[in-house]
Amino acid sequence: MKKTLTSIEDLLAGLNEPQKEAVTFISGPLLILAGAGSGKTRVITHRVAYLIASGEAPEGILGLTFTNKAAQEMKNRVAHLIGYKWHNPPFLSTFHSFGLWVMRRFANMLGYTPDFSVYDDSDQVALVKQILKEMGIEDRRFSPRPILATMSKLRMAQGDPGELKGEGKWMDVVNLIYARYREFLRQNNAMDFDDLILYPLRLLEEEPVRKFLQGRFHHIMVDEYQDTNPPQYQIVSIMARKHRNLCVVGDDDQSIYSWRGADVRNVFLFERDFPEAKVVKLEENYRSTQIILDAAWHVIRENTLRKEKRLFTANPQGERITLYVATDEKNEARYVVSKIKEMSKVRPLSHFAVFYRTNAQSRPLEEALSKEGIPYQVVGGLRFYDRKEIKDIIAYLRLVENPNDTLAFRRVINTPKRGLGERTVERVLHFCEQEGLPLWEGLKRAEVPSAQRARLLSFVSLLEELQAASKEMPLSRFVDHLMGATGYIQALEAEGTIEAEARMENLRELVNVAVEYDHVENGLREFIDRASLTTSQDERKEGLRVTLMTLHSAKGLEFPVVFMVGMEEGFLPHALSMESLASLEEERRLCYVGFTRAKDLLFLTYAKKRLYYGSHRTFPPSRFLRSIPQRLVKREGKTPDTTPFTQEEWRVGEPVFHPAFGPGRVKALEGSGTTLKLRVRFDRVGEKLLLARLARLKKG
DNA sequence: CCGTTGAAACTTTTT
DNA sequence: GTTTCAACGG
Repeated sequence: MKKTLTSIEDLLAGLNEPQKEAVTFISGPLLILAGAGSGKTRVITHRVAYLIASGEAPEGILGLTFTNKAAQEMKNRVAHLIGYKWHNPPFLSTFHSFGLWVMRRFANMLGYTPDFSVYDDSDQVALVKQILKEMGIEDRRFSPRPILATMSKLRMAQGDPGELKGEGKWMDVVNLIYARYREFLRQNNAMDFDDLILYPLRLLEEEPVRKFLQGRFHHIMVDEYQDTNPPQYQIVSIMARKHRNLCVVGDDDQSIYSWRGADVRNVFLFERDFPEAKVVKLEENYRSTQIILDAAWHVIRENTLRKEKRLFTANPQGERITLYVATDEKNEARYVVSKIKEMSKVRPLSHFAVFYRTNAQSRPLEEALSKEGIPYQVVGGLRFYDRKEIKDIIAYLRLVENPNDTLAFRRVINTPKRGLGERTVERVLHFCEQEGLPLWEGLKRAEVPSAQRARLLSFVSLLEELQAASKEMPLSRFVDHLMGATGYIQALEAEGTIEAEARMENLRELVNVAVEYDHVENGLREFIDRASLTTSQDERKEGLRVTLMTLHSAKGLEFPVVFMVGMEEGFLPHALSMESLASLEEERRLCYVGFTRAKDLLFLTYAKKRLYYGSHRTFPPSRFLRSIPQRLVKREGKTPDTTPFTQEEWRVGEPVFHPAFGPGRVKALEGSGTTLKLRVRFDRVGEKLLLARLARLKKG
């Protein structure tokens, strides 16, 4: 094993000083404040490799990332660094996958069986809809998504109480739904995403589980720490209590998930719980040009709720940022596409990304791209596993695995059509409820008309046959068999439409994925779990195509050329985020995240009018544009544009403060083009000529 | 029980 | 402009 390891010197070569510090500080708590593009992933992967090279057992290392894809990439990079295939790899995953792993092992301690189902987002919506119907609530104010959002938020914030605390009639109803929701999950041996965080946390209070986890993981690392929520923090902090080797990496300027319960104050919690923690700041940016970094800084500096810091780079100044004012959303899309087309002569398509605030904004871009025949991928649209046909087959699999899953049962009982409608389903489930019987028995014994009874019985024998088959053949063959045995494929074939053809193609793809689990222990379960926990982020493919995605999805990525469209009030910042300072500042961070994804070129666009809810409406240019100094921007296009950029960010006579030179006053502005120099007279050291971007000056 | 039809609601961001 | 859902007739 030793000779295949990369030497420690090799691991540290090419890292700057703070990076080296972060990589080599492996004993004790560590907080890494990593600015955008400061080589964070590099530090994390090198740190894992360094730990292993220093003799730590790989399986004792836990790394928690934001997406499965990020985890996978880390695995690959670490393996590459170490140049060694281990059979006890480090545990690199998302919080939810980790929580699932814990729960599969200890489910029985909370009254679940290990074959429990995991309800993903669309399952949750379906369930709440069903509960609303059950309870006879028709009031439009009670729609599933806001209810789920409230339940999740309060539950996370209040430490998983039996009843949610909150004021008002709305909350009372939410609590009624909440009670039924939780009861339903239990009865169905199912957990939702929040359970995968909160249940492991609860189990960590139990001695055996805590001992097991603390004993297993000697080193814990958390990526994107600014986007973790309090229970997530609790989990890692309890696990790390024994060895105290907890390393968290984050950037408060990139915190964009507070609406999901993420709390930047976790940084303070960390400092409170681990007062001996070492703090390393990574402030050198290796990604972007100076101009992009300058613009980004001018946008983010206006936030009041942040720690002042400024990234620096040795990269070239680069091109100015391009602003294009479009007549409408179609014109905007055409502009973006024409630019991509032009630049694609000298760059591969994989260099281009287009960011927007809301998913709905992708449409005009998609249309323009297809019109020009440019390949693209939309990240964050409909997941593969959310397609109807895939969900149907997965529901069958889930029912085979967990016969108590009535949500899955409802989905498949009449797909394809078997003459078993709403009425019959209700009778069966009601019967089960009254007699306290498992679904299985209810199907056989419920009182229904004789025609339905025969159909129910044949459905039961179908399931029984499937259960037997699942144990006899490799997973991919079983999935294939299931699609035929249930009549699903035949029904699709009978349709004979192009759409049905596409669905069948997707199902073939599903079988291909199943092949990966053919010789895996508990392959069926792993396969189903993957369907629940895979996100559209994870489905990002490498290849020669343009990438389209929301700003949220863009976090953690980088592209040589970035377009940010829809730079309008109401979109960025979003209309629903303009109420409070806190949410407005989050929108600003979103803008900052977008800018700092760009390596070479950044294009900003907005439209004079935009199709919205079916009619054209006009929105003013985004206030964030105003924060960018004029000199960093180049305008393109014929449309008259009155975007009010900042003329100069520094005014003559303005008082400033420099960390080294102390207080002073701007005497003159010098420099030409995009380079701005400040002549400043300092009280203590006299006159200095400073590059504005490197001055690290504070106003006031 | 099933498919069609027309109106009404609908868009923030996602593990 | 698109998706969802209730109502109705076969």
